[in-house]
Amino acid sequence: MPRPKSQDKRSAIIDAATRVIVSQGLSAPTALIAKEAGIANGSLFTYFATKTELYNQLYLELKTEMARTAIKNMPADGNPRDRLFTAWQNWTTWSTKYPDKRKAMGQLAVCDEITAETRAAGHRAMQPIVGLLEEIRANGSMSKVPMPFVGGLMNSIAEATMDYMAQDPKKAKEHAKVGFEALWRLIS
Amino acid sequence: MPRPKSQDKRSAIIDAATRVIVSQGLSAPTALIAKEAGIANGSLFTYFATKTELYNQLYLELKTEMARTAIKNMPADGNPRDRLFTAWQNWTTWSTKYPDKRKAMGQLAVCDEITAETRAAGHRAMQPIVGLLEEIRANGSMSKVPMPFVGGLMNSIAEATMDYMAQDPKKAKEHAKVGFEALWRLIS
DNA sequence: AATAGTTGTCTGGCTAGACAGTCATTTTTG
DNA sequence: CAAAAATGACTGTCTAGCCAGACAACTATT
Repeated sequence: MPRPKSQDKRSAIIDAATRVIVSQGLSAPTALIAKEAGIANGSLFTYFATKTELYNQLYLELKTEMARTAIKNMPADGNPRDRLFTAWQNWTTWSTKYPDKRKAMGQLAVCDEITAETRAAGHRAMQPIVGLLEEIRANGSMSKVPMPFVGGLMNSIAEATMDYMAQDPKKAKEHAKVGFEALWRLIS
Repeated sequence: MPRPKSQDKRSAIIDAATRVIVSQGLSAPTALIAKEAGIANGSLFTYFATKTELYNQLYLELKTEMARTAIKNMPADGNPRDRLFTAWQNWTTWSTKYPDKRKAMGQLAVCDEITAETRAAGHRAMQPIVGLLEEIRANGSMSKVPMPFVGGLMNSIAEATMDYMAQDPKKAKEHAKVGFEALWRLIS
């Protein structure tokens, strides 16, 4: 048996890429990512065949982590508003706790190297939240509006809220609340 | 007297860049933009010193055109809701009429070559709409929320609405209405 | 326990291709 | 013909990905 491929190094590359993307943008050289990860530039390609694949996997990993965090510790019972609020808090808290991850994800989301499949998988990760949203929408003023549209609106409000939270971190919690009330007024 | 620098060619480059960015992304070679504009690649640099400068000017031009279009034919009188709705319609209609311009602008907005100055100028172009929004917000449930935050929310809702309109153009007008009602519920 | 064999990982110098911007020259215009 | 615009071949630079060799981990054989 050969030396096993180190899982640690994979994570190191993923983390390094996140940091480097934030500071240098998506056009950052792979050599820099490798250096930041503490490996030789050639080694990067034993973990990810191409730069594009690295970016796709990174995007999906970030999105999945975000979605998982959002629905963590969410009780199955309780009224929908409280449940959505819990998710909202988890979501926005994550974004202030890991601003780099959010920034990198934002860059990647826009980049055209991210395939449709990756995007679809990312969307799937968000499914639990969308399901919750659907439940709430059914009795509200948006009951007739197509679900993807409502989902897009929620996402965009979350995005705007997190942007503002990042800009004025001291009042982050307060801004999160405002964003949630705005969302609630929209869908209920 | 020398030959005057052709304004037509400048526009041709701007238009070409818009199209090329949409189809090839921001990393498209300048040579391709020049070819698409019907000029030699070297000539591009008599109009724009660098690629970055081209992108900055393009971004600002698009943003300004969008903002100008939004407030076109808007009567100074009339109730605020109607006035905002007019702007909203102008805005969203422009985005469906010139999808490429919107797409290119979206790419540029995220790109880190766009300077803070350019962004500030773009923001200034949106001032009339923000002013209208401020007036409305003052008597609504967001009267205590910082104006930049409210502005960001409006923008993000517009973005989500235009995205959905672009995806389902047949019902574009309907979707625009839904988006506006959502916005109105938010700020009033 | 020592050795050899096997297999896949890791390395970093290297290269082929791409691309922004230059510049000597040509063309256009007043 | 003067002065500026337009041209396109060219160049210096940068970088994704390659590859040949070094190395680590483990097994089989003695």
